[in-house]
Amino acid sequence: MIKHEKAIETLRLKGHRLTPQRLIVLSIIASGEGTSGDGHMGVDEVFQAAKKAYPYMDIATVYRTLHLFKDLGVVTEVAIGDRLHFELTDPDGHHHHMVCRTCNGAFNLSPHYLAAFRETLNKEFGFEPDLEHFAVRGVCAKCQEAEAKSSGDRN
Amino acid sequence: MIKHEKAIETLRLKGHRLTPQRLIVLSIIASGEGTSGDGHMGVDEVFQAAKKAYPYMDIATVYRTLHLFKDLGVVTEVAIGDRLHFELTDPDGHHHHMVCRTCNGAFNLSPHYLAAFRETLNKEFGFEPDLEHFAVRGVCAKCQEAEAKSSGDRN
DNA sequence: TTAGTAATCGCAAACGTTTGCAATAACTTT
DNA sequence: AAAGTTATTGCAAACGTTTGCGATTACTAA
Repeated sequence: MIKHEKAIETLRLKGHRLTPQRLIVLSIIASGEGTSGDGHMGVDEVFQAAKKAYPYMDIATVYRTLHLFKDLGVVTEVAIGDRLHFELTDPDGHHHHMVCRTCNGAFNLSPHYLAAFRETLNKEFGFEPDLEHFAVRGVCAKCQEAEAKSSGDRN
Repeated sequence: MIKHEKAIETLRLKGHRLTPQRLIVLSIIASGEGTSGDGHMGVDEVFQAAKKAYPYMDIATVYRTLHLFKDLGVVTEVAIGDRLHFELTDPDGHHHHMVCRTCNGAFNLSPHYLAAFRETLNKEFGFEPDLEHFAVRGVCAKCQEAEAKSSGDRN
C-alpha cells in the first residue's frame, strides 16, 4: 500500500534522479500530516518535517522539489489564504477546492461542477482553461451562519 | 471626465486620508498606460511612474496603497503570470479575465459566464464564492494554433 | 489660523521564494 | 567495480513583498 510508488515511477520515467531529498519530501507529502488536517501541507511544514529526517535539508531544495512534483503532476498545489499548500495528487479521487476566506477551511469540489464552465469557454472563445486543479475562494456555509449571527461588521 | 473622482470620494467616505502619494498612484492606475496595453499595470510599473511624479515615493507605499485600494474595491487585482497587476475597477464594465499561460495575454470575460457556476455552488454546498473578480488561466485560441503548428513538445 | 492627533510615510529590516554557482552524488557506460 | 557525465544539492545572494518604527503630515477641532 505504498501510496506514492507511482510517483517514484513517474520521476524515474521522466529521467529525474531519485535523491534522498526527493524521497523524503515525497513521503512527507504522502503522509499528509499537516496542521490543517486536510491532507495538504504548507512549505514550511514540509521543510520542518524534512529536516528531522535529514538535517542538511535546505529550504531551496524543498521549493525546487515541490515545483518539480507539481510540474510532473505528482503533487497538487492549493492556495490557502495567500500561502501555497501541497498534497499528493490522487488520480482516483481527483477534486478541486473551495477555500473559505473566513476560516481557511478547504472543501473538496468534484470536477463535475466545472465541466460546463470549461465547455462554455471552449465554445465561446476557443479558450482552453487550466482546470486540472482549481480553487475558488469564498465563504463556507458555516462561516456564513456565524457571520449572520454576530452580524457585526468588520469590513 | 475625471474617471477616478468616485474613487477619491470612496477614500474620503471611509475616513482615509487623501495624500499626494495615494492620488498619484490612483491617477497612474486610472491612466492604465501599462506595457500590457490591457489597462492593468504591474506593481513596478506603477512604482516607476509614481517616482517620476514624486521622487520620494517608496515601493512600500505603493504596495500599501494598492492593497488599500483593493480592499476598498477601487482597484481590481489580476494575477498575470505569477505577478499581480492592478486596474481601476470599472463598475459599469465589470469583467473577469482569461489569462493565457503561453502569451500572458489577458482577455475579458463577462460575469454572465460565471453566474451558473456561482448558483451551483450556492445550491449544492451553501458556499458563496468570491467571484467579484476572477481569473482563469489556460491557453488562448491563438496560442493553441501556434502550438498545434509547431507541434513540438516541451512539456 | 493654529495646535493637537492619529493616519500615513520613508526607511530599513524581515519575510517567503527564487536563482547562480561551485561542490556533490545519482546514474550511465565501460 | 570504477570512471565519467550531468542533474541536483547546499549555500548565499537576490528578488518581490510585507512589516516595525520613528518622523511627518493630513485632517479635526478650537
